[in-house]
Amino acid sequence: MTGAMASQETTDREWGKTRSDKRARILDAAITVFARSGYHGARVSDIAREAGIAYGLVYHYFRNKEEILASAFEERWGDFLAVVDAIAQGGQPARQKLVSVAALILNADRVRPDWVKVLVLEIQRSSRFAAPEQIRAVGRLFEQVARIVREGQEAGDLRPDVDPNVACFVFVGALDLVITSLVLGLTVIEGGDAQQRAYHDRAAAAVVDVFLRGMEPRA
Amino acid sequence: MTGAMASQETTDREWGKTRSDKRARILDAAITVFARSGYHGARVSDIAREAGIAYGLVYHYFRNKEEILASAFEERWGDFLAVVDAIAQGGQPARQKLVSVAALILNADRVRPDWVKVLVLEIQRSSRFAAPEQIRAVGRLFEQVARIVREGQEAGDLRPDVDPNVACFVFVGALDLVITSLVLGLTVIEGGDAQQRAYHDRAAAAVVDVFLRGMEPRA
Amino acid sequence: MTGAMASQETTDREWGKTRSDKRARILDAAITVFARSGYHGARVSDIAREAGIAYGLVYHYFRNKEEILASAFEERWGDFLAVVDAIAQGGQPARQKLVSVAALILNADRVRPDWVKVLVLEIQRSSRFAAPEQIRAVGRLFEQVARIVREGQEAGDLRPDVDPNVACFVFVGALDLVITSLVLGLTVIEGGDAQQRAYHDRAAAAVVDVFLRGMEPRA
Amino acid sequence: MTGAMASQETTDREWGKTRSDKRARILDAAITVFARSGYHGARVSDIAREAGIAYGLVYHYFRNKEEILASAFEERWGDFLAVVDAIAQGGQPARQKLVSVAALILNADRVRPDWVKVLVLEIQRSSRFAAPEQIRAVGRLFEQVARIVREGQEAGDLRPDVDPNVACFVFVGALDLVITSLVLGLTVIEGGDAQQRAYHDRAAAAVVDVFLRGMEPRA
DNA sequence: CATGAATGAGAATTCATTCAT
DNA sequence: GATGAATGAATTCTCATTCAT
Repeated sequence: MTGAMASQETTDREWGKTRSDKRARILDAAITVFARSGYHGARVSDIAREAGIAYGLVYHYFRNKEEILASAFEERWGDFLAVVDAIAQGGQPARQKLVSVAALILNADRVRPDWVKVLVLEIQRSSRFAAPEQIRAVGRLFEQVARIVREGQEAGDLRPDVDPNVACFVFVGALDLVITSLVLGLTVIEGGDAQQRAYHDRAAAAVVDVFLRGMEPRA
Repeated sequence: MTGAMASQETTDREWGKTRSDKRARILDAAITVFARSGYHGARVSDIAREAGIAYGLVYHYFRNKEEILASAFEERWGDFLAVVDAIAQGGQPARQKLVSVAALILNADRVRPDWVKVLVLEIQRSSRFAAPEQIRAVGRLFEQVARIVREGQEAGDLRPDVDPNVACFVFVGALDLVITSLVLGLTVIEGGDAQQRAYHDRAAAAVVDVFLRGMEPRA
Repeated sequence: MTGAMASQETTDREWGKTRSDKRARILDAAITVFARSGYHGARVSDIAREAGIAYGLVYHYFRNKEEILASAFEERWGDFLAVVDAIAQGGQPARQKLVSVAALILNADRVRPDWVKVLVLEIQRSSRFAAPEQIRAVGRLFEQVARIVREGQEAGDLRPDVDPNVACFVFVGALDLVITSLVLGLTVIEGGDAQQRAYHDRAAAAVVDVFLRGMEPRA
Repeated sequence: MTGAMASQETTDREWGKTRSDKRARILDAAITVFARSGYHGARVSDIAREAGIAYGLVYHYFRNKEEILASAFEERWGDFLAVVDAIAQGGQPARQKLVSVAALILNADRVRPDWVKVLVLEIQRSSRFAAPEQIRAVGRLFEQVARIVREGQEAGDLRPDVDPNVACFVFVGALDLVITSLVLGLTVIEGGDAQQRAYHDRAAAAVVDVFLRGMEPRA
């Protein structure tokens, strides 16, 4: 989600637009349009217009509409996963890692709501027909979180009697639904960016807190 | 999800098909087809063929394709919500209510995976364009769960320092992702029905347990 | 080319248009348009307009454009072959059979130039990509003519020292080129229908004559 | 078909590719691709790739796709016609000339099946829309053959009572169909090059023989 | 000359919805 | 109620041709 978006074959001449530049513009435009209209509601012509390029050029860079979504997913999700990987491999205690992941996910929604919308809502749609790679890519997120859990269990920071995968689903599912409720407008945050940030931070903290300490009062 | 499927105007004459019978067949067929191909991928003709009726007859019972999905959602989801309502209004302690809700959701997936698939995956899709009633309907589930949480807090069974809505998102989100991982095939359960039931029961128990007692080891 | 065009599933109700009626109209329109513009130059919308029906109805009866051509070929060519079969199986001497075949082919061009144009010019086009059935269908014409030759040889009416297949190619090829030269406008016949008919008859007679007696003067 | 391929403005500098060299490569590539995919099925990019040159360069040498076909036709057909001209103007008897023409045509198919395929099948296609020059060019072949016939008639070698044009159609049509049956795979010759050559030679001889002496047994 | 990115008109095909029987 | 033929707007994808570098 952060991280340099690796440009595939940029020659990076100083005078201007390169191959991958247009490609990236198409991808950005596509995410915007997908987020606005949904995958099936998005017309290729919309994407072209949003990108400010000619219609047919889209097909110069992508075989078809499906490949646009797949590429967008692959690259953005790749960036996102890289950050999760970095967090998972860090030396911090499990609790801190989980806070970081939660903050990453929830903040991503604040900074790039389009991307999150598409990653969260649109991918499932196509993935059931198409690429199992995409499903596997989603699976990689779970693996990283499950790994954080497992290492936390081994370090004695987390209960060892819960399947790491189930724990992972609880954690990610909780975050996912918090986001979805925001995306779908079930939760409405009034106020400006500051208020939104505050809500996200509080939500992240609360999710981690419930996940770690549970809802039952401690003696 | 359980409960009688409310037939609107069944006359139940002994000699054969009645209005609501055909209507129900269309709805069942639609869910099957939506689950198989997704809402946009499903053709009205597919639904008609699956229901074993003539093409145009669908339009006697439903104004359009969207209404088919809406009706399927409304009726099936209504059945489901009725059960959740009953659980929420019962006199049991919060923990027991949550176990019941978790078991209800996870078992629904085992008994009627098609329905769950559609409810979980397809509704989000169309809901952003179409009926806000559907969103509100989903919201009613959250309300019930939040109510269970709130009453648990008032009864001293649950920590009072967590927003019931956030707690609700954590709980439902966790269940949702467990289901989704099953639906998407991220989690594969080998063995027969008994094994599946066992997995679901364990998962339900684990989700509730993590939700209530947290992942941090207690002293 | 003559003969009743077998209507596939006509129910023949007295009040009007039946399924196969529309189908036949599309086929007729297609042949007209193909003859005018060529297969690739013909738009499906042209065919629909020529047939006086809605655009999409074409796709009710035919899977795609290619299938229209294939069907047109199959049915018209089938009619044509039936007549050739009848000639070949008749009890006349080979010479008479060949005159009949030549007259059939050349007259077909006079009566239904569109059909001949399409059969002669357009089929080769697609046949190289698509249906080997079409190639085999053309082959059946050759088989019938070769059979006439073979039986003529066995009856002592024709020289036995020439491969019947080669003889068949000479005969059909000769007729084909006469037609093609008419279709392409290399040969222009002035005057009305009577003149055209006269030319065709003379050409048919001449082709058979050359085929049978050769160009070398007889002692 | 044999003969030097007339290069328009060859400079033949020793250091490498010249204008006409690239041009010729495009033409060769085009024929290969036309033969493989048909005129309409051939993309300009296919031709460029086959020729091993850049996409847009094709448009330096040819105004458009049609002109590529026209040029290929013109130049290759021109070479072919030159040979036919030479044969027609020779001092041999008609029979010998016809044998030469038949051998020329059939052997061309053996040596350069691509060229023949395109000349035979593709030209008709475009000729009805495009250049009447091409039709006239095809007409020139007929003229030469008709001339051979006419001079044979005048010399007393051939029957005078047959229209030279009809005789010409019989002869060329026969050859054309022998070729077409080879091109379409209706006639399959097993064995290697030697067998093919033998078949062609026999076929050429047989066609001429039938054309000259007819199929009826002589007393 | 050479390159290949950019353009956009054009065509096939799909499919929800209507309607005559 | 039941049927499925008929409609046509909407959209994706193709590909010849142009043009900036």
